[in-house]
Amino acid sequence: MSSQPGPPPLHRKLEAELRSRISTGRWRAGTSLPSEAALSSEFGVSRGTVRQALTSLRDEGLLFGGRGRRPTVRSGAKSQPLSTFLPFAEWARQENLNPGQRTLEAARREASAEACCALELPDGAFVVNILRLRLLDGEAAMLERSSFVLDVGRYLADSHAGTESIVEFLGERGIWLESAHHTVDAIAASTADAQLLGVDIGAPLLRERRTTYDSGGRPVEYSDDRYLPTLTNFSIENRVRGPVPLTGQRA
Amino acid sequence: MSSQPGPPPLHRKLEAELRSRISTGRWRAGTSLPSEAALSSEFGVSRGTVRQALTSLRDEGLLFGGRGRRPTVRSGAKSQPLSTFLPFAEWARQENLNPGQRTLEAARREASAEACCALELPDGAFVVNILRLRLLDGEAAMLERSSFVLDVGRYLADSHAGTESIVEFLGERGIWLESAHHTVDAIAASTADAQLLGVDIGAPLLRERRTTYDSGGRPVEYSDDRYLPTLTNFSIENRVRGPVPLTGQRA
DNA sequence: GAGTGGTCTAGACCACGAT
DNA sequence: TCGTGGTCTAGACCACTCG
Repeated sequence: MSSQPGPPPLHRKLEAELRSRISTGRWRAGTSLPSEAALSSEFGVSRGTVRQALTSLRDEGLLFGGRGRRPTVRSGAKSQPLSTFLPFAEWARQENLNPGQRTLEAARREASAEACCALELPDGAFVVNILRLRLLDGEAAMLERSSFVLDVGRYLADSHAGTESIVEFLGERGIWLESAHHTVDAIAASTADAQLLGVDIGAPLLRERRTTYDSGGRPVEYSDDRYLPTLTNFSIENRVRGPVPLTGQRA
Repeated sequence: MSSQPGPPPLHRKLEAELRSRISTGRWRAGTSLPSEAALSSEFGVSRGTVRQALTSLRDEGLLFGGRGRRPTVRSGAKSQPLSTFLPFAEWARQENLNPGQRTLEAARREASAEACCALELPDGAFVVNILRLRLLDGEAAMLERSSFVLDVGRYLADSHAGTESIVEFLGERGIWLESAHHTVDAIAASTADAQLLGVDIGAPLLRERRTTYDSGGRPVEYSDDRYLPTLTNFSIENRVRGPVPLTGQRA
């Protein structure tokens, strides 16, 4: 049986503390942070731990600066973490919007070809399909078509109705979702999409197709989510990395 | 004057070696890698260095597995890196497509309100606007509307015409682009979009708005890129991280 | 219980930016 | 020249998985 994840490690708590100093405005945009050595001694942790925390903040785009330069708060940094690809309800709350939902369908069905492929199931295997309309401040914002493998879906087929966060709901039952792969594109609203989201047929929708994996690396959910692009978008950071030639590696 | 980035560090070369063992099929999907300790001794580096390399591969979704489990090659792992948000031409080549382009306009203009905001310029400031149609195997695939701050744009206003990679072109002139922030949504094709991309007005397009920063953290480019969603999409990995309560941090 | 990865420490050297 | 962050090492302890 899986157990609860333990208490947050040191570097995660430090990360949270630093993040809050930025979001509360104690460290404003353009401010240089104390050096890594100074943070080490202030918090009584090693420099390695400080660097783990700073790396996360850099990945989120809150900080920039490199060798020889102190880490600096990016101007235009979001005061809310707004980290990429949070679950819908969490994301909504961080944006100060009120998440809501209506479950339109929850049933055991034959998996679609796409779902079979993503979930590594044989053709014609059964899954639990859940169709949910997600709301922001009471307005339709996203249509979520999820397929769960049976041994996970069986928890959802009935009693999930009122549940806001499926991730938490499953966590309480010993299933820990760990990672996800997302593919993002745009698609014209189908007849059904249009009716449920309240837009014209053919209107542009932002589509996210997602495969979620449990802690054992097994795919457990495949989902096709269609967002109204006027209400929602995705935010991503990256850093440019030069290519590494594969020259005579390993003698 | 900025100098060239030095030779790749050890952990990057190790990362490249491991990646190639996966992409060449030497380590197939489902295979468990040697333990971190074994990799340490095989390559004669410390465990910390091995972990730096493995972290990158995990972030790309090539590996999974955690405490107590050996790192394992994800099934369905792309043999090509297909890392998120590469420059267009590099991305195309990794997909075995032939990138092309036509520069439709390059001129010094007053910046749009959006560009001013992203580039942190005063209202009415001037920028160099470049409009490029990007092709895949000769077919229109993306429309790129970039605005560069003047001291970068001046390199581009004339002689860039044949340049495939603006990043490399600027690097040769001492300007190193370091990081970028992306916002992704969907939008209906405007009249101009439709004509240039060869689709109907109102057709759904995948839009990426990008702000690119140089190594000093200064925004140097703002771009609005519109992709044909049939030819292109974005691929993103993430890992679920529990929230960290901010309880009495720091005495 | 043995093996493994996650975390954390302490220290070192170097490349780079600022002065 | 000096301070800084990037890299790398060596070693330790613990939580977790697996047989």
